[in-house]
Amino acid sequence: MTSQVWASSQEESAQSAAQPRWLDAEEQKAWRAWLNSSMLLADRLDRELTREAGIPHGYYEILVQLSETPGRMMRMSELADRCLSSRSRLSHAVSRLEERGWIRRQVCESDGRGQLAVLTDDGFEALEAAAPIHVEGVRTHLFDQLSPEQVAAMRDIGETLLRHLDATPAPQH
Amino acid sequence: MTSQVWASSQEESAQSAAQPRWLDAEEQKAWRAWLNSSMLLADRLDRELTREAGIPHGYYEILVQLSETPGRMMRMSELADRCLSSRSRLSHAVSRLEERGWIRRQVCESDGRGQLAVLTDDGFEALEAAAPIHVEGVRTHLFDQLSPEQVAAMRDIGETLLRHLDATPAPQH
DNA sequence: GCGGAATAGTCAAGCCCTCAACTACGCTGG
DNA sequence: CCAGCGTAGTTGAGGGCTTGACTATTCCGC
Repeated sequence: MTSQVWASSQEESAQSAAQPRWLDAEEQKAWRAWLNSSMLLADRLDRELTREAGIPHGYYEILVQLSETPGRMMRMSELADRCLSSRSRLSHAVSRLEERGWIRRQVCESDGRGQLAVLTDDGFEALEAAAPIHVEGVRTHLFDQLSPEQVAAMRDIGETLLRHLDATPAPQH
Repeated sequence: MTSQVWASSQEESAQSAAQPRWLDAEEQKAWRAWLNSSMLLADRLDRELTREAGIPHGYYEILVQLSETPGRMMRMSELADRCLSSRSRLSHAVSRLEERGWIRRQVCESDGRGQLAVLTDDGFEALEAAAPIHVEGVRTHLFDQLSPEQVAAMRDIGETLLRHLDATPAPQH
């Protein structure tokens, strides 16, 4: 509580760059609770999945998206969007999954620039093996901890934030 | 919605490894809204801070923790815990902040094994410059979007999850 | 149909993080 | 008082991610 940089002029309520709209103590607690819990939960789930199934959560996400698609294939760009991933990152990740034999690339017939990522049978089996581990983690660390009201609020908050973030242009990806 | 791996035996409610407790459609939506919103928000704040202040959010976190401490210094381990960071990661990060002249290391007198990370005046100035940018991002992308009730619920959910995660032993860090 | 702009995807360099040693110091029991 | 163990922190190797440049293809206007 000593020498906080925002302890200067707390009584302001001006706009943006002029006078920062500092967070009060309650807001800080809310923000930290949200940030820390989301970081720790994501980290925990990723570690458990990596340890017990040998699949990092990011890779798991890719497999899930492909498995839910007709033909179990998808354009690289769309896959990147759905996985909240940059194209470069997805390209690297798919290369590594290709080495594991879980995905193969296929040129897109309707667009010569495009590539399709296709989930292989081996990839589907790997996903089937990993899914119970992941879902158990989400149950244990999330749904088992929250009341139905909290779950509803969590969804509501998440969707509210997503609407804003989707509508606001990020510098780039 | 095609060929989902968890479409097999939905009617079970047995325990853990035996029969997975799959998520129903509502739970999936809640989970994805929470996961995606927290990932996107963290990413957005990190990018804005990096772009406009030249400080990644992880480094900012370190500076904040030190600035709030009497003497603006802290043991490496405690700093790592507060930043939700591994010791190795913090050690690397402090080395890089040392190169920027924002932190210096100092041996701990009461424990010859220990090191203190000390925030320099330059580091404090860098934090002062970055803080308004960060707080404006948190306002814009979080608090401006949510009602007071949503903020209260967010904090409640976050604290509930943190209690569980802190109480549950993670394999290791 | 042709030239320029936009789009799809990949690649390389550099940074950051993780994992697993490793050093150094402190603590405790015999 | 020292052997062994636990703790604090660092380091290096290896791999993932980001940025920005690059190639290939398609779209669009004239």
